[in-house]
Amino acid sequence: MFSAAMEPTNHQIAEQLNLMSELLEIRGENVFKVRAFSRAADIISRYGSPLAPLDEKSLASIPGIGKNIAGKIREIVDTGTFRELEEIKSGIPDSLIELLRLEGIGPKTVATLWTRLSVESIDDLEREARSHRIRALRGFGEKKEESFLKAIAVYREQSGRMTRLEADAVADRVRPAFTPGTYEIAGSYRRGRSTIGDIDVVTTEPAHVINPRLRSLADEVIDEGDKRTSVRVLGKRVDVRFSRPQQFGSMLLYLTGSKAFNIRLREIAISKGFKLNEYGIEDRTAGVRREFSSEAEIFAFLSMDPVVPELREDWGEVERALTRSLPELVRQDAIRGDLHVHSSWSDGRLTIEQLARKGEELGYEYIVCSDHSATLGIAHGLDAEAVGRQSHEIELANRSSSCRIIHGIEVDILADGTLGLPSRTLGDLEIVIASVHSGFSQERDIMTRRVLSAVENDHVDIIGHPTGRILGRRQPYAIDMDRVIDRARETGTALECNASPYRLDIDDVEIRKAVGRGVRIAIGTDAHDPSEFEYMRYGVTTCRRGWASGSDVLNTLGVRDLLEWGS
DNA sequence: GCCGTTTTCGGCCCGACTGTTTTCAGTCG
Repeated sequence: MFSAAMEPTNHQIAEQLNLMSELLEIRGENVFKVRAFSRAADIISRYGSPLAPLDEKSLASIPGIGKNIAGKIREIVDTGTFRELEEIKSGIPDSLIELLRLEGIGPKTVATLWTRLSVESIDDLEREARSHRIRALRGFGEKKEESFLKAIAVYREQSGRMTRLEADAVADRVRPAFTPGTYEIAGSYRRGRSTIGDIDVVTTEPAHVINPRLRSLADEVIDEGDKRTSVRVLGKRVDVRFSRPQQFGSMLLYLTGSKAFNIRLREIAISKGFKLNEYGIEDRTAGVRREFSSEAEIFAFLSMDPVVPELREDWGEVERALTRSLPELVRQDAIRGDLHVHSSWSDGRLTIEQLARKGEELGYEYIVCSDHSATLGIAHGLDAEAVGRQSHEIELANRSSSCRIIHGIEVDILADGTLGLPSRTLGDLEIVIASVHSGFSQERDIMTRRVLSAVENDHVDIIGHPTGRILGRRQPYAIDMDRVIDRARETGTALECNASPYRLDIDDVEIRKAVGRGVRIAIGTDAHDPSEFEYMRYGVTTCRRGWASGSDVLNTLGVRDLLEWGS
């Protein structure tokens, strides 16, 4: 939560509206009203600029937000909450919301359990299920009791969304069930999200072939059918949809999502007199169904440009596709170098010489060697004297390498906003990345000013992993990214998209905000080990999700232009 | 609650699977 004196972030506003949606759902309110709140929350959490300063009229002009919700947003900004939310909260225990997180339990079930058995929490539910008091309710039976207990166990064991690496591990476990070339992994995995909830697969092989294979390699079969089968692997859900080859495009489109994108596309279809589903497109009057073996045919049929999976979030891409004005996104093959790697001079594994070889192998024009500075006991950080010695070694390596090692540093932004190396030393370096590695719990305004002083430092070229998040382990620190972005534009400082799958920092939402305001993005793998250079693809995907074009991304510059930019 | 080149009222994406029912409600994606 936030103090009354401080303006709420879009994320905080969205959380309240989302809570409202869930409470209304438990109360059995009109599903469209429920959806309106949930949709508004979704839109707000991805909205490019802060809503807090906007008046009611401007808020209501945002698609998906009407007069009513606009008023509630103003209330949140002014008072920290809104009256209607407080009223409904006072009648429903907080702990009921958590019950909604259990697999197979939705608002109707929660309401029934609560009103009939006074179940208010997961612990209550477990007790009632174990003592077989649930099967006494109409519509509930033995199987439901078992599935509730199972859902509780899964919930307690699960640690939420997967990193890209964990998702790859789950995907690799199920791939052997499918014949190469006959399937595709869809869902948020295909859209390139920085974290993945579950794995979705579309296959053209029939269920009677695939189901036995899935059964043998899965840890658990959740449900099994001719059209869809769900299993659990490594504690994560894997959904498989079976499709005829001539309908593969429709099924892939449907299962890739996002949900919001699918809804938008189906609305477009309706407006043209069609019904769109995972089997094809039907003429609403004639009832004739057209089938599509590829997604491209569907987009063409709807008279829109094809939308790449990374953009499918209902974030304005549908309108742009209809007017054939989608942006040209940055591509992996336009990347000419890695802007953040570590060598054995600090905590990396490769020597300078080996970095150069690695860069040649990857076809890079350059690699920025950016070891840690020697502050705060970070493993083997470099002091001013070591930077000088490292410079000689880099010079030597560059004599015999087609990949130029650029002499950089990842210097600490200290708690007071000063940098971990003297100005003279930083002036000798070709590229300076400044990052926060300590004091994560500083108050928002202090942290923001701390990072701003690095942005304003003449020597600093790039702000490293700007929010400091570690996926699944550490929340982003409190920072006003809007102020950072605005100041970065004024000073020509780039923001990093740290491509490590444990970070992906900054993420799509901030990238779109930054490039929309003319701030360059620097993709760095932060590689400490030769295997980590391939993280570049995660960074490129994240930038594409943030609507970044080639010219928005520093890595597309040639070595000469990059050095000129950095000087 | 939101929205409107048919509409300011009456719509709101669409289908699969389970468990509990005897034809469907609830949940999920």
